[in-house]
Formats: sequence, C-alpha cells, structure tokens
Amino acid sequence: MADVAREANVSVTTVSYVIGGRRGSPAGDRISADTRQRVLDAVETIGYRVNLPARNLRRQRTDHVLLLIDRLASPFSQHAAADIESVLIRNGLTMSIVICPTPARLQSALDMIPGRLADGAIVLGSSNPITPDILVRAAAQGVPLVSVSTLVPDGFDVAQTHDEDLAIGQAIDHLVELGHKRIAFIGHLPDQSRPETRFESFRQRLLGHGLPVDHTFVRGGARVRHDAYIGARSLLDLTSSPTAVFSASDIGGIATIWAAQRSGRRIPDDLAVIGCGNIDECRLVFPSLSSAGPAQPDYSMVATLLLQRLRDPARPGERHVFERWMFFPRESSTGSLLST
Amino acid sequence: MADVAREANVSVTTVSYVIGGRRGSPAGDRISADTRQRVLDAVETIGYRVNLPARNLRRQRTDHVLLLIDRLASPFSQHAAADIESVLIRNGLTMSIVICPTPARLQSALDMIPGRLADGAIVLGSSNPITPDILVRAAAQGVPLVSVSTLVPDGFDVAQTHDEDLAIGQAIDHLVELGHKRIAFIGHLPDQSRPETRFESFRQRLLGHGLPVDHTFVRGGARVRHDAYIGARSLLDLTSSPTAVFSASDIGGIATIWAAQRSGRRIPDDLAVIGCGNIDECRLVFPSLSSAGPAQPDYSMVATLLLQRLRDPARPGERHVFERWMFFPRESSTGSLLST
DNA sequence: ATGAAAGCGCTAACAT
DNA sequence: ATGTTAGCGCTTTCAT
Repeated sequence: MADVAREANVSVTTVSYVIGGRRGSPAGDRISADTRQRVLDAVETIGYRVNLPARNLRRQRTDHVLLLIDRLASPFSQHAAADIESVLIRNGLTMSIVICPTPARLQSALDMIPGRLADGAIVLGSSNPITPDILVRAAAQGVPLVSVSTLVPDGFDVAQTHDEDLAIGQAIDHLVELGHKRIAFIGHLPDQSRPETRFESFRQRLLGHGLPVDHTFVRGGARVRHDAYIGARSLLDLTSSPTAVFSASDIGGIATIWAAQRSGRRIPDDLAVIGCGNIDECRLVFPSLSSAGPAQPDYSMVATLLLQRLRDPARPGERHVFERWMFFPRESSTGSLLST
Repeated sequence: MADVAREANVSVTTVSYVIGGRRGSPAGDRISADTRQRVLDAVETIGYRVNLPARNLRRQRTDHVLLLIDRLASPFSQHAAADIESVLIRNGLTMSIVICPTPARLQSALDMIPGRLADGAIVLGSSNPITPDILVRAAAQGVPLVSVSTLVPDGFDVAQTHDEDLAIGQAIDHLVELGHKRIAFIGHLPDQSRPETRFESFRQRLLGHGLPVDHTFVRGGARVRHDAYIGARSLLDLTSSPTAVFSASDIGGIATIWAAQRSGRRIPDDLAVIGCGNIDECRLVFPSLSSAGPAQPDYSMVATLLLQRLRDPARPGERHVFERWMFFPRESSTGSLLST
C-alpha cells in the first residue's frame, strides 16, 4: 500500500479509502474522482493486491461465512448452496463450503469462527446424534449460527420444513387406499436405536390405519444410493416381502425401484414405491417416483436468517419455516401419471 | 495472548511457542513440560482462541487450500473432495470448497490466493472455454495451482485421465460389433461450436468403422440429468431414431435409459446405451449401465501435486496421470451382465 | 529455558 | 479533500 501511495502521490489512507470502498458513510465523498483514478492506476501498474488477513485482522470481521455440510453428494445441497450463496453475495459476503462428515470435523470447522476466519456458519443436515451439543456449545461461545434441521433452537436459529408429517401421512394414506398392507420403510439411520422423525410419521400413520409396524420391514441407508439398494434388495428377498416401500429419501426410492426391477417386479403392480424430498430426479426416473416433499424448495431465507444474526448476535434462537411439504403421487405408486 | 501470559506468569513468547507448536525445529525443547502445562491451563481458564488472521498475517501463509468446482452435484466431486482433503489433512493443511459456476466466480475465487486467504487451489472440471486463460494468468502471477482437466500445463500442473480415448473407442467397437449403425452422442457442451474431446474420440472411431457422424444425432446437456433427458427424448422422437446412444457422462446415460423406457423401448433390444465415468450408480440402475471410465478413481495424487507445488512454486507445470480408463460392458448394451 | 520487541499490512480515529 | 498514526494479534529474531 505504501508503494501504491508513493506511486500515486497520496497517503496510504487515501489508498485505503479507495480500495477498501467502505459501503457505509465516509466512502465516496472523501476521495475526489481525480485522486481515486490516480490510485487505481497506481494499483494497476504496481500490481497491488490487498492482503485480506491484514484487513480482516484490523476490521475484526471477514465478510465470509461457512456452509457446513455432511457430504457433497446429497441431491439438494447443490440447490441449497446456490440459493444461500446468492443471497450472501448480494449482501457483500462470500461463502465457502466445508465438508463435515464427522462430529470432530464439524467441531473443527466451527472453530474457524472463534478463530476469526469467518463471521458465521450455516449448518446443513448433520443428522449425527451429538451434533446438537456441538452447535449449542458453539452458539453459547458466540458463534453466529443457523441450522437447517429439526433441532431445538438454542442460541442459534433453526430453519425447518413444515407439514413434513402431514405430507408423509398423505403418502401412507395413499398407499393404504390402494390396498397396501405390507408397507416397508427405508430410513436414514443405520439402525433403529435412535428416533428418526420420518420413521415416527410413518409409524404413527400406519398405526392410525390399524396396520402393524413390522421391524423386519425397516431398513437404513436412505442417504446413500448403494446402501438403500442393499436395503431394498434384502426387503424384496424376504419370503413374505412388502407390497410397498416408503423411503425417507428420493434416492432411496429410486434405488428401491432399481432393486425391484432387477428382481423382476413390475412397478407399481408388484411393488409401490414412494420417496421423500421431491427432487427433480423423481420426474425423470421411469416409472416416475411418487414423493413427499416441498413443491419448489427455496433456501434463500436460511441465508437471511444468518444475516440477521450477524447483525444482532444476541438474539435468542428461533424456529423458522422455509419450505412446506406436500405429497406428489406419481407412477411409482399409482401406475399412471396423476401429477408431475 | 497477553492475558494468557499474565495468567500463566510467562511471556507472550512462551505462550506463542506453546500454542503455535512449530512442527519445525525449536519447538518441543524450548518450553519445559511444567511451563507448557501452566500455559495450557491458562488458555483453558481464559478461554483463549488463537486469532488466525493475525497468525496468517505474520506467517505469510495460511496452511489452507481451496478446492474450486463448477457445481456440487457432479457425482464424482464427493469422491474427489474426500480423497484430496484426506491427503491435505494428513499434511497439516485444511481445505474449503468454493463453487465457481461462471468464469467470473472462478476468477474471484482464485483472487483469494494473492489475497493471502489461501496458499493454493485445486481446480476441478471447469470446462468453460475461457477457463484456461484464467488459470494461466493466475499461475503467471504466482498462484500455486493444480487443474484436473485436459488443459495444457502452463505454470500449473494438470492431473488427467489416461486411455480415455482408448476406452471410448472400445465402447464404440462394442456397439459396432453388436450391429449398431445409428449411434447418437450426448455430450457436455450445449452446442457443437467448440471441440469436445469425448466427442472427438467418438467421431474418430465411428469414422474408423466407416460410419457417418450425423449431426442430427448429437445433443448436449450430459452434465445435468434433466438436460440429458430432454436431449435423449428428442433423439428418440426422430422419425429415424438411433439404435444406440453414447453419452459423455453416466448421468446422461441413465437419463437416456429413463427417456427410452418412457418411450416404451426395451434396453438394450430397442436402444443400447453407454455412459462415461463408471460411477457407482452404473451398477445399480436397471438395466445396469455400460460405461467407459476408471475402475476405481483415486484423486489423492491431485493433492500431492499441489503439495509439491506449494513447496516449490517455480516448478514448471507438468501433466500427470491419475486414473486409467477402461470399458465396462453391462446390461444396457449387452443385455446380460458380462461384468460388474 | 525464557523474554523483549519489531513488524506483518491494513483501517479508522483524529488531525489538518 | 487528504494525511498521521496507533494499533489489530500474532511470530520470530535476538538477547539473556
């Protein structure tokens, strides 16, 4: 900066004001158009680049936020990341993504914020059981945080879906109306030792119809195509196999369709399949996949929540609804295209 | 740090040595075990957190690298990111991901490195035509860079696949041997105004068999399931439609299978399909997708290349092979499972 | 085995 | 409209 100042025949202050471009108060008016141009030219000839760590050290702020996700591959993360980042960029912030497949990695990513490498974080879909503790502790230490989950807000905000239970209930009603009695479940968790909200919705609705919830009809692995495929195959290999499968994810539903087709079953005649999430792929797969999920998910409000919290870190955490779920019947359960 | 020093009754130097833990020379021997423990306790009671921007400013180094990808959704990015990050972590570095869907975003992400927010970057699969220019210019300005692509190395290293052309050739041979003459192509580019290496491999091999390359049989959009689906559907709607489709991506191949099934075609009897990339999904889809791709991709050497370049930034750029392609015939072209 | 102090590059309060 | 200067929090050389 000193070099630039010398070249432009101004002080470092002037250089700072030109390149720092405060969006606040004493920005434009301070420097004359002529001086500003001289500085810009000097920057060009010198090849000067601002040193961000120095700026961040001084400003005590980075204008950068972290998006923490458990894995890249999830079909909605692309959508979510794009929605969120566009809001952040519009507000002058940058974003980067850190993959946190384990609680330890989540912790170390969150540690970047007290470490002043970022101003805050958005946490997507870490369904690990010890995640809440980690988030609560981080928030208690003043880390501005928004979680997209069903957690209880506690110093951080929670963005969550609405009517998930209702939509899943409608999916089950739909299967029952079609005469299905042997309905299996493919969930996210590898085991049934911990509660899973979508399983609870599934279970309650089955019980409501007077149908038994048979634990030999429950599998995990909905998060990963291959795992769900294995789960579906083992369901279909049962001597008394299900006539319908409800999966807690769409990729699990699609994997189930594939496993069923490979076993020679026709869909939905021999096996009805319903997924969750209503991702685009549901409409492409043949037969198209019935799904409970949001009509058109929009994650931009998640970013807005973080912006609010950055402005006022002391706000108590709150729950906010950012997408409303519905049931979309398609070929995989009805046999004909009722809805796209 | 001053607070910690006071609490522990030592100097800030000592605190720095304890928490900075130089992995180099004067680290362990300098501080006595007793003093070290006193400092650690003080850190605990004070709740001290190191300020990374200050450290990075002073060290002129961040021990952080960027992974630049064009979109999250690509099926191999999960794998690549995990491979690369594990090598980096093992070497004491951290990694974050920045999504660069446009050349402008790629540029601004790369600018973080002269900006001293990261030490270097790995660029995955930006197939945009102006990308090479951006990378060359960044490298010329001293940005340590590794590109996973088929670009010409120029100040940065290039990690690339091997025998891609050969594997695609085998795939085409396979189709020709099965009697196919009307073979369509679904590529990455939206138009044919720019050369595309996989299309070139496809084209050359067809010509080698004396088959015409019909431009009404070429579509784009292989990168996105929905786009590929649209492309495949328009191919199948032709009055004289292809009997085989070769897609430059596996998700394009799977989308083609779906489009064909929806049109009432049997696979491979009415339409043979081959993809590229050999992703896990190929073995799950029904019928399983024949594919040209690596047997088991391993991206760790990409990270190794960057580590080398960080050590010696002046090294001229080189090409390195990190995965070898083969052709894997499966049900979507043969009708029976020859290979998994 | 430990401490004093310079300075990394920048911003912003306070001059003028 | 522009300049002076005191730090931001840390690392590291040089002393002791």
